[in-house]
Amino acid sequence: MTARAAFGAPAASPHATARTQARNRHAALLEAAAHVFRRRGYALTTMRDIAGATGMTAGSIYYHYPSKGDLLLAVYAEGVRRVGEAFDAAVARPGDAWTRLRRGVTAHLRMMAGLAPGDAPFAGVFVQVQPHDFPPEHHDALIALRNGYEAKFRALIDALPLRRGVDRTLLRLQLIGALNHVPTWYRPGGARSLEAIAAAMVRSLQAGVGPRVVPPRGFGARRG
Amino acid sequence: MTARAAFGAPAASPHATARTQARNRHAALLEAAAHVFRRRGYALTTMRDIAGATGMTAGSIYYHYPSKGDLLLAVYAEGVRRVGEAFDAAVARPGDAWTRLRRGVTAHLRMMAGLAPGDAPFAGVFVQVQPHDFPPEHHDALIALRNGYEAKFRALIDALPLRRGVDRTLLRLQLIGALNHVPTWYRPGGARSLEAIAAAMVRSLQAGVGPRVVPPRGFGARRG
Amino acid sequence: MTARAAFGAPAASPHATARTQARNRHAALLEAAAHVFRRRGYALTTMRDIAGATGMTAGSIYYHYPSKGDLLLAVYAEGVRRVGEAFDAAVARPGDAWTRLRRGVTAHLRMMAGLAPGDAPFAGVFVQVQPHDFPPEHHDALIALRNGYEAKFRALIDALPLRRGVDRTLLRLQLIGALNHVPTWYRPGGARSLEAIAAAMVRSLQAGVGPRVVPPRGFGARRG
Amino acid sequence: MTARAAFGAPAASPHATARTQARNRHAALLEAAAHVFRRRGYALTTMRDIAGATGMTAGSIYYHYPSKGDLLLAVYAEGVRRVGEAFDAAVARPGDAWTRLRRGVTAHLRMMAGLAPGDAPFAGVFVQVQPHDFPPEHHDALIALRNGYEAKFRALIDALPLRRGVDRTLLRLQLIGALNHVPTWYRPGGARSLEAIAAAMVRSLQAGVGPRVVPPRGFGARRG
DNA sequence: GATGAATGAGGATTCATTCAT
DNA sequence: AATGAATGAATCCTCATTCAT
Repeated sequence: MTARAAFGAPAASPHATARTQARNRHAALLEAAAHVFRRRGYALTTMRDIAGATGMTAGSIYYHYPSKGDLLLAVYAEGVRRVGEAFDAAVARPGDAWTRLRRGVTAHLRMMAGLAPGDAPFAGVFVQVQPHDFPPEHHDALIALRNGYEAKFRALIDALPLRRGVDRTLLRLQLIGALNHVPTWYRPGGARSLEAIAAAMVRSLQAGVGPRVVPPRGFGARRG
Repeated sequence: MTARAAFGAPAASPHATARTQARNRHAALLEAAAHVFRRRGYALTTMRDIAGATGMTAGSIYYHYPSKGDLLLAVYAEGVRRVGEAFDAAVARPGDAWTRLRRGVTAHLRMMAGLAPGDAPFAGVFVQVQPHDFPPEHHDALIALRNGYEAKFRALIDALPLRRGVDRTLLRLQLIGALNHVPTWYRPGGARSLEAIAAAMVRSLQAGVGPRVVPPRGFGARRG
Repeated sequence: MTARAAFGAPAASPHATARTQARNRHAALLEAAAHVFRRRGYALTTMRDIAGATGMTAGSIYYHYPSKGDLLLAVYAEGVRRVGEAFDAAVARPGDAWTRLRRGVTAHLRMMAGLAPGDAPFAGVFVQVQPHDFPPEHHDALIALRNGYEAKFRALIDALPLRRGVDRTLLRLQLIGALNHVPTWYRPGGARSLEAIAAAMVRSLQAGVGPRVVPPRGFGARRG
Repeated sequence: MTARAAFGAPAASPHATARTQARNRHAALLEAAAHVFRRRGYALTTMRDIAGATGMTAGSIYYHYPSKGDLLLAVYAEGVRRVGEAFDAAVARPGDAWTRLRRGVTAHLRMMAGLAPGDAPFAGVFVQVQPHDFPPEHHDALIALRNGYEAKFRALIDALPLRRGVDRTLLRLQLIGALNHVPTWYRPGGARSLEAIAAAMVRSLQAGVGPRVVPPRGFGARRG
């Protein structure tokens, strides 16, 4: 009746036919918002920017979302949902833990870069927008969403066979940091493909990049 | 009409007697700005916030800096200068390349966290503020500063003995991403010290965290 | 295109079968509007508030009334109609003029307070909403309605036996002012009933509240 | 430094001379606000209206008052202060209680009407603006101010010699209601002067307007 | 009769910035 | 060097109103 749920999918529409157009409007709004937020960040994006990108007027957005913050939250949530889905799909196929991690990281990076076909840069927003650009009343929601996604990484990392004494939490944070940084410097069509980046990063964590340590002759494992 | 010191050193003060005090005022302003930008980011910080933190009026800031963007730029530059200095000092002492990298990373993290004694969080700003929160006319200056600092990392990483075929640029970006992420989750007094974090991160890159590879039985060389 | 009943009775419904229901809808809308206007005043009431209170959508109201101003006008008119009716009934029974005034005032106050059984606070709106909260194009209509009601007071007051030289118009305005103020401070269930208030007010006008003047024995009139 | 106290007089100015102009600006703003609020009421008055009436821009008002509500509150408070002062002065001169009441009422009405020489209609606002037109967060402040003023009436009415059993509170409310209504119908230059209105109202309360009561026993009837 | 969606004209408010003193 | 006052453009948001369905 008034504004829509700020979160997740729009309310189910009574008449599927008459609604297609309406639903598209809503989807179009969300996509436009994703694009603009992704490019300009939260603070520098105005409601008119978004409205203009949708072919709406600024006031109309408020029919769908009660505030700019809620709109970003919806975009963010959609981003989380989509990356999560892509991540799950990538990881689902059988394989050893390191392989699955590499696949997950690849999927993650592709979503960040908006390379999935027909995809608006929802995931990009999810990575680009830092909580502290943000209206405080949404902080918790944001962090909850982010944590929900990061839990997928945790699960994967927990499954990794690791050397004794390795701090898995730190490993996760280190990996996520490196991944979040990628959109900063990655240029599509550049020297490295996302697959290559993913593979190299995972490999470097798995086996290191230092010169192969020659086991000092003899036998038996030793720890680093 | 008014002195403009958009960058780097403050303008020379007209009267020699007042110079010391002036410089102090100026320094106080810069520090206050660092604190506020660090906490709230660029967009959410108002000139009045900064002025209030210095005991000045918003209008007064404009005697020292021609705009908000220039003020942040000065803070950022000061951040870069200080981290750079700390980094250089840490790296200067003799040691093998991996050790020096670990020391550099440690110094970097300590500056980020504002742990250097008596330090305003200049370095924190340098990491917290993303270029795209920022007025476009300063983008290049910002990026130049950042690149200047990152060159120190490059130098160190170029000195690293690495396995054949490792992409040093990617390695650097991976490391910097991981480091920039630390302020997001690091809590002073928590389980991990910054030194431990630095050591673990560098070690993981050097030797990996995967289980020790069993040399394939037999002897002799193995592939890169 | 749409039926317009700006004033007074609702538009005749097209289909006879639906008429009853239509009239109910319409009445419900008017009552809801009365409630909301009464509580929040004209300016602070939104069409959505009213719609929400009826279970309608804001847009739907426009089928019944062409504008917010017209809706209030209808509520106001209904208020006038109802108070007028109650007033007339109260005053119709035989009695001397002061008694009839007291009855009229009592009826007026009960309507204001919405104490008539099953009554929406139409009359409350009539007193609460001041013309100058109001779109200018309705001013005259509003004032005409108000004057129509106040004429009933005038008639009653004209019938009052009064001391020579008393300004009847001023008396009426004084009484109406006092009455309009009652909703401001009256609390149902408080120390004074509306009947008591009415009686006390009328009595104070009739005989004054000053100490009884003892006519100084002897002869000759004297003034209060 | 930021915005002024929302209430009462502006902060004392350090330099009396340099400030005269500034103080005048502030006073001019307050007066302009009084005029506009008085004419249009709270809701229909825009900040631009007020700014325009002062020769300021809308934004500038916020240097002096943090919000529209606070501005009205200041006007209201000034109104209360001024009426209170005038009332006190009128009542201070010696005289019997009814005489003093009449003088107080006269003063009150003159302030309402803005007849005091050189006076902006602060008092008019105080009477015209009803609490429920108003942002809820200021309700209590408003009511406290109003009560503060009404206490002066209470004191005067408590001093009145009254017939046994008269409800003094009700009497006060009745009188205040009648007085508040005056600005609604009073036209300067009309048939009744404010003094005459005041005198008639007080006299009617003191001695009533009904025909002189015939003292039961004894003789010597007198006319109605 | 009713609704969902959209509009667009404002409205209050914020804030970097200017400038006379 | 600093400040108080003011500016004005821009921003988020509100809300009466419209209209196709």
